[in-house]
Amino acid sequence: MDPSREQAALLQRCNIRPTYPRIKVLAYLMTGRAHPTADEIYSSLVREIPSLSKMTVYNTLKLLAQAKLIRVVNIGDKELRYDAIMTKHGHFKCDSCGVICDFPVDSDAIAVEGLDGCTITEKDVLVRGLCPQCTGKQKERAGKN
Amino acid sequence: MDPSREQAALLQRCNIRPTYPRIKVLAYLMTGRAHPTADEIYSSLVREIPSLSKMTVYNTLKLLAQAKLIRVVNIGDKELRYDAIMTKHGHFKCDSCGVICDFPVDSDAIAVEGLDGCTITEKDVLVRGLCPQCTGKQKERAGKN
DNA sequence: TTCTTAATTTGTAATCATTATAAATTAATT
DNA sequence: AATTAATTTATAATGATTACAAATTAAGAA
Repeated sequence: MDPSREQAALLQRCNIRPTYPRIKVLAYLMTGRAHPTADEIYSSLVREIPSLSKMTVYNTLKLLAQAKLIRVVNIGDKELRYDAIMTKHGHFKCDSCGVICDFPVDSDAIAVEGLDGCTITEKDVLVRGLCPQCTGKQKERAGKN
Repeated sequence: MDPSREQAALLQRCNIRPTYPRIKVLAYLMTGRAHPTADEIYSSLVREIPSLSKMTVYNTLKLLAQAKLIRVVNIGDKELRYDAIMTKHGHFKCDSCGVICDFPVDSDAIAVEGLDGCTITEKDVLVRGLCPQCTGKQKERAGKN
């Protein structure tokens, strides 16, 4: 069959029954796709699984996030994005072209004085600005003025 | 009159015509209110300004944010929050009671290797977990089991 | 002041990601 | 095969935000 055994095993290990849609959603996220929205995941997978419902995608994403197999990325747009890369990293979003990219961040090194007594379960770093290409275009335009 | 002159002057300086609703929205945010939603701002101000429309609140918040008089805070909930404290700080949200608090963060000190060539306009640090009180309650409960 | 024009505010309707709900389907167990 | 529980599906509801156009207000000129 196809090599989704890895995903099935991961789900098993988290006590999530490895159904076909769940395996496919997890596999989709683990194979190079960076930060898709629920809708993008649905649209891609429905070609392969015509009966797929968007609710299943949402349910699955919630399960996977609870099991910490994936991460929910809130870039500040109205839709959430999902990410199977679980190593520590921050997210950069270009305000011009919309590209999102990861960058390494040692979140443990971020000092959070003033949160004494708090239990910290998650630390996110979000950066916005212009990607190198859009920065270049902007400079070009500025030069012409 | 009332001491909203400060807000009026701030708006003037940003080339935003200091209309009554705008002054009031800015004053609301600057007087101790931490991270209200657009709806909270509207609900409070409509008592004083019965003709106020929610659209005006949204429009004003957008203007103020563009002028960098306030900050848009996306804590990961579906509604946005707004903040007039413009010194560098991160946001902590308690996943149990929902309280949001600021903490100092030197965002310049956060290394963002891998973003060479990018123009960075904004850096946000978001922390989630349990506040001291909710941490206490959880420990108590764990002890009883 | 009065007229003219532009900016602002307002109310209503539309948008759209996500959630709620319950019926239909599938899988697991007896 | 029968029973039960879990999962998936379709449809409708929710709710923050935006779009839009009419109504109001303010600013500047005559």
